[in-house]
Amino acid sequence: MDSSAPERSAPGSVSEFLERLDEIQEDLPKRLRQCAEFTRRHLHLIAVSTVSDMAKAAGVAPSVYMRFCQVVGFSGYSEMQHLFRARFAEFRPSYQERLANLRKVDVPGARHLLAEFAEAGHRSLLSLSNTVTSDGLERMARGMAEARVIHLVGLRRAFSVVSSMSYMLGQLGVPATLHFAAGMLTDEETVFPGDALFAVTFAPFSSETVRLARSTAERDIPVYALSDTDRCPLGEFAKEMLVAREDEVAGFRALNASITLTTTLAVAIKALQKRG
Amino acid sequence: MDSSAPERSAPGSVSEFLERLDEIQEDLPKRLRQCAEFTRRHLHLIAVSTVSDMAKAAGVAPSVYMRFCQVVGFSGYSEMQHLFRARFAEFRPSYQERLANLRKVDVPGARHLLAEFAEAGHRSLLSLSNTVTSDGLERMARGMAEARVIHLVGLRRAFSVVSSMSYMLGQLGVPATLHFAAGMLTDEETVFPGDALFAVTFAPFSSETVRLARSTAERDIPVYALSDTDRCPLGEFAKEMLVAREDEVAGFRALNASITLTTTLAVAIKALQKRG
DNA sequence: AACGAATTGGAACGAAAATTCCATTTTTTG
DNA sequence: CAAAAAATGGAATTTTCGTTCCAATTCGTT
Repeated sequence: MDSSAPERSAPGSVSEFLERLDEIQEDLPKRLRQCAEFTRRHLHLIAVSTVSDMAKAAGVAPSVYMRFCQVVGFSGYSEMQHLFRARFAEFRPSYQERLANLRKVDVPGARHLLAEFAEAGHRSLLSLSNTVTSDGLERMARGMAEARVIHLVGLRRAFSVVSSMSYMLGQLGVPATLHFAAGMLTDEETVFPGDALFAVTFAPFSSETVRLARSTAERDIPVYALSDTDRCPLGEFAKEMLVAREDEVAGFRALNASITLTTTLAVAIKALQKRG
Repeated sequence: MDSSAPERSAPGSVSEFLERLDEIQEDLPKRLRQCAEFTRRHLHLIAVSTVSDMAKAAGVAPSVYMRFCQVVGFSGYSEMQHLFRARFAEFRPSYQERLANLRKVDVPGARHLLAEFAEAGHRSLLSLSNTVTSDGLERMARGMAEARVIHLVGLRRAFSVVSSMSYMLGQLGVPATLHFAAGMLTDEETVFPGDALFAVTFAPFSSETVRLARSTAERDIPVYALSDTDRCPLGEFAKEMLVAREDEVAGFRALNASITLTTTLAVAIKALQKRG
């Protein structure tokens, strides 16, 4: 018999990890709960830190943090870290290939599919926290806060991103214009010096978005960009560019990282405007 | 004296790193250029990989990748990795600390805001997985898969949700129509028996969306709903309704749960159509 | 207050990773 | 075409990190 610990198996996903934390956090001794609380608030650090780093940051001894990993169900820190090191497929399969992948998933069942996308969402958020620099985001928010009017452009998959941002900025009372059909002559005519352009495009990049952004930058109006890779043409002339990578399921990507980032940006812009 | 290498100091930022890469990449021997090219395209991997990982992925021996780090100006891989890990060393204060520091300058900083929204995203996704029932999602996907045309409607905050779904369904080859200005007479005229309506509205509910959904349901055309609470008027007549609750930060909500759910739904619908 | 059990943190151990070294191969140059 | 220089990849070395162990401490109980 099993005298002390229930000894359950290791969490196999970020969701499971968080649930396990909920289960045990209550009846954990002081130091271990300290680990749990810190870890919960700094999930993204696990991937890029050593045990000693995490332990020091949480305010406990390395051996205690080690035990924390085991209490959660892992064999040790390494195993836990492995779960948080998301990898992102770099090649982009065509839609035909994606559909083929989809077929391979044997009777996925909608519930299973949802769990997959939720997990991908967790990983996207982790990656976002680890790639967006404090300065880059801050500078972008500051630059956009100074604009008289913020112009938003994004087509295809990026359209939902800018449209949600457009709604938020509107609610916050920040002057913003959503451009529906980038590439039309009328677009250029509405963007004036003193304004700023926020352009979003994901690979394969939308030529209309890039064209409008480029011509705007050439007129010395600041362009701020968001993409899913650093190899984005917008990077050539944008004043700042942020990258939000989305983890994928069978080749399909939800917009968790992008939406989270733009929501943050909108609130940050408003916060900056309020004080001056 | 320094016989061989020019020995410049190490890049202190990612931008400097990339500039240095531009400078030297041209006149680098084959294998080293291979490292440079791979690294440039996979910057995000550095923080979470070992030298051997990077070397293997780049197709060179570990010692070569090692030398690459030195050619760029670092003392070794560790120093280079440090640059890519050091950017998120900031820790957020816990709630206790935050309350204690409340009177001090309340400058959240964009990075903190992002961390808050990322955390809210994690919670939203967790709650989504826990509240959406397998059957509900499955029935909804099945019902919508049978429709000749799927009509999408959602205004304000819900618009980004349906617009992203519209794009995905389009890519998947599932006939769908996005209704931009719900409430107009023309909307009703385009929804026929055999079709289905997917309506999204969050509290406070958009009367236009509800009106179109109700009149559609009254014509015995199936209505599928998504909201952020079960007390949503759509629930009265929708054939199925899903609830995606979003965690908020200072009163603001990102759309993680909703977007994840609708992305799942779109893929599930396509998967069902393919086999039936 | 005293005992026992649980928890903690430091130090020791073992594993894995980073780094260097050197023999071999490739490229350049006279 | 040969010799020298440079580059490469595998093996050896060193350092760092993950993990375990155990003595000291704290906590709960009687």
